[in-house]
Amino acid sequence: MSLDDAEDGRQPNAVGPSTSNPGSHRKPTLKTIAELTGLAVTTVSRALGDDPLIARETRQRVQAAAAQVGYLPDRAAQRLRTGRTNVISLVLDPHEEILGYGTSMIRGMTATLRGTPYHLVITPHFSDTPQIDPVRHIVRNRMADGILFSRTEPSDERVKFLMETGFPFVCHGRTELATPHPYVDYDNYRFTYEAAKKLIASGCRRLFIILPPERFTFHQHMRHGFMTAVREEGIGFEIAQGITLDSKADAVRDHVAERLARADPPDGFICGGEVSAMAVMSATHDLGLEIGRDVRLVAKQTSGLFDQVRPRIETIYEDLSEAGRLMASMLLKRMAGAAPVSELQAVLTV
Amino acid sequence: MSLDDAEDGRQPNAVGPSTSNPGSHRKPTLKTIAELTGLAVTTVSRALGDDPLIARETRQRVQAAAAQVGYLPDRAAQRLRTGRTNVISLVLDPHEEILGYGTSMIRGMTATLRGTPYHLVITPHFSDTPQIDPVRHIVRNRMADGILFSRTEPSDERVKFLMETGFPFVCHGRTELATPHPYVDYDNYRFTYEAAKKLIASGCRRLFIILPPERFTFHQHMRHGFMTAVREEGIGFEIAQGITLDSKADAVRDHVAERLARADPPDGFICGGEVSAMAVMSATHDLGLEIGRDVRLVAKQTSGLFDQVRPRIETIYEDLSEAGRLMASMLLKRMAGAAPVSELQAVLTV
DNA sequence: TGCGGAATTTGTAACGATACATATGGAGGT
DNA sequence: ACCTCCATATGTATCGTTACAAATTCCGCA
Repeated sequence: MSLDDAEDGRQPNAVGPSTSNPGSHRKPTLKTIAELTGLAVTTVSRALGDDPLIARETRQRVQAAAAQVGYLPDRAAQRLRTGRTNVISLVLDPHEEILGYGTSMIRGMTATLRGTPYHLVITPHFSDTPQIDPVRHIVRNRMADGILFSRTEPSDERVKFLMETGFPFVCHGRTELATPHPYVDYDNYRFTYEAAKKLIASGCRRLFIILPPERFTFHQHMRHGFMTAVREEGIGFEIAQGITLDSKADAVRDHVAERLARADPPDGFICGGEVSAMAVMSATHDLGLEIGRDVRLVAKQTSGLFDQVRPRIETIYEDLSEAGRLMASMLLKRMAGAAPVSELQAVLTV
Repeated sequence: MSLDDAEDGRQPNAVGPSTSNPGSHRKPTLKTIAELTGLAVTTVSRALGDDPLIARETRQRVQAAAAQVGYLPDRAAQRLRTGRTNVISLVLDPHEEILGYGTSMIRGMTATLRGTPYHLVITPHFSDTPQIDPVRHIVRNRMADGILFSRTEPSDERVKFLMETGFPFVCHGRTELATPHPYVDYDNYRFTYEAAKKLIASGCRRLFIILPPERFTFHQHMRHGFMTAVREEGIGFEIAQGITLDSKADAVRDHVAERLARADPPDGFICGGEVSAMAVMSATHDLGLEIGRDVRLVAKQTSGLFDQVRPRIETIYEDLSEAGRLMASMLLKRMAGAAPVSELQAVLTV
C-alpha cells in the first residue's frame, strides 16, 4: 500500500461528521446548508451568527440543519475574510518549560480559554534568535489575534512593537516603559525580601543570591528586595557574578562549590529557580556540607519538585497556573475592546 | 488613550516591512507587486514560485520587487486556496512536559523544520478529555498538514483515525495494529532489561519496578524487558500495583515507603521516569535508608536533572531531542508523498 | 386601491492566492 | 506571405466566508 494519496494538495476531505449524514462525503459548507434549507448563503451565515434581523424561526431551522450535517466554519475562509484567527499565541522560551514552568501556566490559560472561540497555540522560541522575531512573525502574518509572552525586559522590544501596532497582548512581567500596558507579574521583590528575612531569622550571617540575567526586569525586583532586607538587617551579602538563573546547572554548581571552598563562605542561599536550587544543593553536598545546619537555602518553587527533594528545603511558591488564568482573561478583555489598562495589570504576591 | 482600535475586525495592518519602503502603508500583496512591475497577478504568483515557464529574467525582477516591499504571502489565503497550512501540530500532554520532556523533543523538531516552510505549533491536551479530540479537531478544521504525538497505545484511536483519513502523522511509540505506520520509539524493553541487569550485577536480590499506565504500549515493553531479565537471573521481583509513572509524586512516595516498611523489602528499583525516581529517593531517605548501600535505583533520564541530584544514582539516557528530530524528518518525508513506511519506522536504543 | 415602511431575505463583491485555460508575439519552415 | 509552434504572459474562476447594498414580502392605513 502506498503512503501517497495527496497528489496535488486539494483533497476532498473525506472526514465528514463523525457519524451522522452518510450522504454527501464532502465537508459541509454554508452552501450545503443553503441548499438543504432553500435559503441564500448569506442568510445562513447570519442565521448561524444569531443575527436578530433574521427571523427567530429561520435561525433555529438553520442551526438545526447545521448541527445535523455537522457543519463547522472553515477557519481559513473566516480568517481571510475577517482578519481574525481565533488563535492566541503563547511565545515560550524553552528555558521556561523546564521543570514545568510552562505546564502550569499553560494549564491556567487553556482553562480560561475553554468555552471561548479561542485556541491556545504555543510558539516555541529559542534564545539564539532575537526575542522579537516570533512576535513580529505572528503580527506580520496575523497568525493570532493576541499574544502572551514572558521574560519581560525593562525596555522590552516586543512590548514597544506591540503597542505601536496596537496588537493585543499581555506579558508576564513588567517593563519600565512610560505608556502603561497589560501585564501579570509575580512579586519578586517580596519573594527575595521574605527569603532573606527567613534566612536571617534562622541565623544566617552571610547571604548569597543568584539572580536572573540582568536584562530581565525581575532581575531588578529580586535584587531590590534582597538588598532591602540585607540592609535592614545589616548583614553580609554576595550577589553571584558570572552565573544567573539561566546558567547551566553544572556551571552554577561549580561556581557555588568554588565559592564555598574560599574564605568567609556564605551560609544562606536564595535561588529564584528550581534548576539553580538543585545545583546549589549538589554543590553543598559534594563539599560535605549539610543543608539546614552548615548552610540554608530558600528557593522559589513553581512545580512539586521540592516536595520530593531531600533534605527538605524552604520554598516560596509562585502560582503560575493562576498567572496563566489571569493573563488569558486579561487578553480576552483586551481583545474585546474596552477595559481600561489599569484593570489589566496585576502583581500576584507570595 | 483608549485600548480600542479594532472596531470591526479588519484593520489596515499598519505593520509593513520593518524598515524599507515608507510609501504604501498597506500590507503588500501580489497585487502590489503586480502594479509595481507592470505584470499580471498570475505572473507574479508564478514568478515567485520560480515556475520555469516564466522567463528567468522576469522571475528575478519579480523576486527582487517582492523582497524590496517585504512581501510575505498571506497564509490564510494560501490555505483557503490550496488546503495547505504549512503547520505541523504537536499534540502534547502536559504530563510529558514535566522535567523537560517536551522541551528537548520540541528542540529537535524545530531544528529539523528550520529552513522548511513548516511551523511547529503545540496543541496542549489535558487528560480529562479523550486523546482523540484534539486530533479530530486538527484534521476536521485542517489546522495542520501533519500531526506528531506520543503516549501511543497498542490499539491507538488516533493512529486508526489518521490512517483511515490518510492524514500524515508520526507518533512516538508503537502500536499493535496490523497496518504499518510511521513511528519513532525508544527501546524501552532494552531499558528495563539493562536496568535490571545492572541492579542484579551490583548485588540486588529483589527488584521493584514502577511501570507506565497499562494502556500505553510501552508498558508492555518495559514489563517484558524487566521480566526477561529477572527470569534469566532467577531473582525476586515486584511490579508496583496501584501506582504508575503518571501517578502523583506523593502517591508514589507513600506507596514505596509503605512497601519498604513491610517484610522482604525490595533492594533495587527501576523507574521509567524522573518524577517517580525522585519519589523513590524521598521515600528511601525518609525511612533512613541509604541509596547505593541499602537500596539501589536505576532511572530513565531525559533531562539533566539527575546530574544535580544527590546521592547520585544510576541513569539510562533517552535522547528525546534525537527522537524529535527523527519524527519531524519522517513527517516531512511522509507529507512529501513517497517513502515506503518501512523507512519511516525507528526504534532508538540505549 | 395604493403607498410608506418595517421585517425579512437576497445578491454582489470582496479578502489574497492559485489552477487552468487562453491569449500574445515572434522565430522558423514551406 | 502564410501558417505552425514554442516561449511567455494574461484572464477567469474559485476556495468559504462576511460586509454592504439592494430587493422582496407583507402589513396597516389613508
